[in-house]
Amino acid sequence: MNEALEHKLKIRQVRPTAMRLLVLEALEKQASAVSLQDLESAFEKADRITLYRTLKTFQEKGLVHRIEDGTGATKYALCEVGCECAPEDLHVHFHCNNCQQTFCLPKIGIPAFQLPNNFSLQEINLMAKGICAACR
Amino acid sequence: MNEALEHKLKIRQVRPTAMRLLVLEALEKQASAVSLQDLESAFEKADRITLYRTLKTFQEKGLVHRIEDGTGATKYALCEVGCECAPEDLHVHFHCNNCQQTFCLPKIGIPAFQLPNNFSLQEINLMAKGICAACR
DNA sequence: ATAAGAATGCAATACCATTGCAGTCCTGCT
DNA sequence: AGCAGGACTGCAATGGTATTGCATTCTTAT
Repeated sequence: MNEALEHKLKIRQVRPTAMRLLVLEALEKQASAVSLQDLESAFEKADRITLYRTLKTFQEKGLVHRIEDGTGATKYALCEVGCECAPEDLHVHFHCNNCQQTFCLPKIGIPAFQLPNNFSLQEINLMAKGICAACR
Repeated sequence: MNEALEHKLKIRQVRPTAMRLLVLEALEKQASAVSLQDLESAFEKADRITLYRTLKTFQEKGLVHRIEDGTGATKYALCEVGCECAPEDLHVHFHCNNCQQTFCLPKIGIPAFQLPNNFSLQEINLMAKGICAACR
């Protein structure tokens, strides 16, 4: 049905099933990162496990990245075009302690810093927490 | 038994019980952050719940801070003297993807960055992941 | 010495992530 | 079009961590 969505899946070797298109569409509509529970309540008819595996597939194929915001539940957000989930691609995430939403802040790169000798960097994750603009 | 440890607890309004002194001593000996499981295997005789509540108390009183390193299990590490767990006090944590240990890197402050308008900051957490010096 | 409150230990619960398996759907090939 | 193989989906079940309830024990202040 939606050519653009199908294309996004195909170029990443993900077969565009109805379920996946729906999930992808839902992710694109969201300003904030979604948890498995969020998806589950958005699609009452779909199975929790299927949604879980859909997100896992998306993650493995580089469509979304996982965010651990410390609430206990993992959240997922769409990767930017060209995102390889390498340190230099990553950005800051902001978790609102009031509404519990987690946002990607792609315009803010993570500032560089120096690791101790012989430590090698593979991933990096900067979680900021506080109150978002909508909750003030 | 150990005056210095007792003092550390008392000045933070934590009653220095035997259990707490043992846990505090164990934390001081550790170079890396400890999980509940780590403590549990270090003190086979102690109850998991008691250790959990001990850590929770320590956290509430500002003795330790929690670290979510993305492994699913929360880890805890001693706060520095004067640490209020406010953004400017926090430092980088490093998680080794090989040995699964999580280290505090207190000498590296988190570089400042700009949040969007009307976002207010309360906490901040920078998790770096890779391979530590001992595992290379 | 005693009463109040704190700390401990056992049991039970809740929640999230993950896997196994069987049925269904899709795709490519003949 | 028919068929075989693989991918996807849904249900059930499992594992692990965090958390709470409650009764008992310990500590402290009067």
